[in-house]
Amino acid sequence: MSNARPLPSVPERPSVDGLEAAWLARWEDEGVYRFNRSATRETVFSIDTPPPTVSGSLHIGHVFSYTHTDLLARFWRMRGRDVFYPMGWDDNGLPTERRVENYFGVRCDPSLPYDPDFSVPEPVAGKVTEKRSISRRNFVELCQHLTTTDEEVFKNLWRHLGVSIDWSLEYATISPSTQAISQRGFLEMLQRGEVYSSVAPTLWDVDFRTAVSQAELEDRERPGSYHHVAFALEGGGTIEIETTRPELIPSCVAIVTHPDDERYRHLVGTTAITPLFSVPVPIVAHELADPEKGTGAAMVCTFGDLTDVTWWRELELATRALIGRDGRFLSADFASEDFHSLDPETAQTRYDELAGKTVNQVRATVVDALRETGALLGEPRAITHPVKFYEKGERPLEIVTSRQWFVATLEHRAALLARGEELAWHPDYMKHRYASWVEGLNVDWNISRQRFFGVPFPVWYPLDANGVVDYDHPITPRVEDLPIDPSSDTPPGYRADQRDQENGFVGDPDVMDTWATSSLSPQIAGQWGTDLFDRVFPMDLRPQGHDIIRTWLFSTIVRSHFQHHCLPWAHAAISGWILDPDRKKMSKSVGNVVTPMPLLEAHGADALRYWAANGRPGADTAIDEAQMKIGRRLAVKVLNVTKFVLGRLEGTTSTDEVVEPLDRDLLSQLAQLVAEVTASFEAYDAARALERTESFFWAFCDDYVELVKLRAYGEPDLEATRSARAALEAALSTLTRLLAPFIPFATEEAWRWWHEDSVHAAPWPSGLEFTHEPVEEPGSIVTPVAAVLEAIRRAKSTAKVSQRAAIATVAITAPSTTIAAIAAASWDLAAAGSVAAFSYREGDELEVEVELAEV
RNA sequence: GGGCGCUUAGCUCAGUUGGUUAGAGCAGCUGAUUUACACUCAGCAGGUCGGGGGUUCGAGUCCCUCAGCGCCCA
Repeated sequence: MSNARPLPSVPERPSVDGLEAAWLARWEDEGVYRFNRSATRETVFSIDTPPPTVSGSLHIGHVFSYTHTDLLARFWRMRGRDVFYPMGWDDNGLPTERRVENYFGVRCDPSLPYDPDFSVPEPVAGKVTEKRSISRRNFVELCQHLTTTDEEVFKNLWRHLGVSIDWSLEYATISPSTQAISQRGFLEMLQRGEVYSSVAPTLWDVDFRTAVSQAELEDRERPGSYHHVAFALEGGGTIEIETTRPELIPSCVAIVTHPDDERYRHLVGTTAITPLFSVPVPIVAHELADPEKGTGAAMVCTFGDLTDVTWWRELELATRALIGRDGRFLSADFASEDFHSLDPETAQTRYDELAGKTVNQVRATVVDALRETGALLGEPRAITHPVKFYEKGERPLEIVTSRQWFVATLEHRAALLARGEELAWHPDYMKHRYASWVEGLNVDWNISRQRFFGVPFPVWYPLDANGVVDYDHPITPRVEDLPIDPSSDTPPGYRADQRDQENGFVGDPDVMDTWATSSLSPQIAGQWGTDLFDRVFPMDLRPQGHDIIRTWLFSTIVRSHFQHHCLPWAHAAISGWILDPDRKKMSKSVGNVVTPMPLLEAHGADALRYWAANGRPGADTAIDEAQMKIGRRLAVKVLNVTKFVLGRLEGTTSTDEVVEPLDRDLLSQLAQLVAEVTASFEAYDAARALERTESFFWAFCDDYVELVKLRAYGEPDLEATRSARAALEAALSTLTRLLAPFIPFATEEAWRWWHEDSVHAAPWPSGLEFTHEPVEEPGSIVTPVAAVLEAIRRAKSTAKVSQRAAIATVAITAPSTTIAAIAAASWDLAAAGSVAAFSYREGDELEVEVELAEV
């Protein structure tokens, strides 16, 4: 290996401070991270990183996971791949709406007309009591305004951290081009029959007044009560059930028991009568009825929970929907076909008392009535049980029946599971998260949201002569017209004044779920529909946290599976959680969330990256400022050792000149290191790559450099001098490049002292660059020589004298080959340890006796 | 209830397919002192590898079991 290089220019006192500002600007100017737009798929390494939601706050977790991604990006770039590393912002959706509502003190009222003179209000301080109502379009404009400002704050962090993103590829999930892609994706699914609209059970948040998908659910432990209730049997006698939701008795449609339950087998197929309302309901059998739970018989309602939905669907039960979108009970006719109560008059009187009331009010009234009529057996028994909530909501979810768009995931469950197997997971065990989620799916993916700041469904519906909406024949736009907004755009073949008129049309009022768009991040980032897409898709890598496996990772696989019949990426690298310094999970409610900027300013980007890079794939990692300080020290050391080595170099060297056994062995060991570090990176284990490189680097500085220090100062024509210099140069070059992904600022600074071009565009070391004659067994020389050096140091340290103190003799006992190795390096040892004389004796094991010189 | 992961020095973590006397960094202690580097260097000390059982010539590593912590799914 030889280096053509400019004369080194090294500052008097190198420092890591201020490197970020200098190099960020220069990288941008030089386009170091710019994607080669003419690259073809074989040479590309493409990364689909989940765009963060800028409405959230910056979190140290962002530093952690995006550093992991960047390490891989930098490695593959140096390996010669054309790295496609775009970045986007996920702005659409509820989090942004809420932030805008609170920040500006406004609320969206879609019935209001657009106000073209509306100006951006001043941010409100503190809690808002009265929110100002504004039109949908004004509201959306405010959302766009605020996210644009928020994006700058986020972008500043990634840049400061040195994430090697190509910023010319920046995208946002609410931009017109994204909306066009999202709408096209929807229309193609519609064409293939993968989405359908239907009036169906829908998870509903009564406060947000919007549908919620299964992925947005979370269980929370809540107090409740088991109510033991008797239902009369048609043929006489009773059957007893236990329920936590007695208020749903009016919407009861069946009683279910386990098919193997001996207690009830004879009743299956017969009919029970609901208490209070006297509605006949069938007694049915289903595997999901738990004989251990309560009495073993359960009431099925429309709908108490998702199991009710399963029973309703699989057992083809009746529908008696009574809870409205506002969480209050709707009116109902108990004499009608839907109920045909055996005592409609009493039932109606009882129910009229309930209509219009909230769930809690109805429960109290029903329990009282049950008690009065004797249907309640014993008193309610207090329990704690998991209740389903919208992850951002405050009241338990209800299941209402409404018209929504669904993606048909359930029928493709087996294929989606197979996709999970096909994907390479890092770490591998994370694939279980995906599998158990897919196995547990029990409703199709609801993508309708009754909100505002999102991508509209690109469909209209015809109205018939009576003004009734025909949902079965949606009108779709031409692809070239996308993006469209059905609330303001007119469908092909209609006039604008036919909106909401008989024989006219109506626009779909909803927007798509955030995930319905962000599940297309490979298509958005890759500019689906242009030639770029085929150059980068399917992507190589999806890095992300394990908390979004069921949402982002899953939905992205669904879309790619449908649209392209393949995985969206070959590899998924899953980051762990960030824990606070006391190893507690960070959360807003605990108040232990750490923001990254102060740490970044205190320790520097390289230091934070070093800390992050030490986190093993998938492993939870605690914030550790001590670790950041070590990273900073490493960065400083790189500058200093580079300064030292460059001070020894005159002209260029070649590894052909590496002839001294010690030097040859160093390079042989280094070639081994390169192989190991490369393998670790290829296995997506950057932490291991760092650990190996770092420990080699420190040993290089503390032992090898100390040993050859004086020899490298020798006469430039001497073979031994040239050997040391060539080995130092090759080692420095190699180690700097191995460290470059981890500490990009310090390595770049040091590298540019003696190179024209960026270290980040330099080729990754291969080990094949070394042209010296390799030693047979790497380490066979360096290791015993280092052991002798250690013994010399120990003797001086024990004697509490300076490391520069003179040594009279070093007596070495060792096998003959070891003696040969040490003897060959005796000049270096003598120089490094101030040793006057060596003596050698053959023996089985290496023993070193050190005799200090008389003072 | 089903599943996954973790438990190694005071702390944070390595420890590949079983193979000498279990490693590193930090912290601690003892020293060195104009050095490429005080954001330095050297040395020392510190561990029944969560408990128990098994397989093996040999177990931190493989098997069984128990416990604790964390997470996922239901």
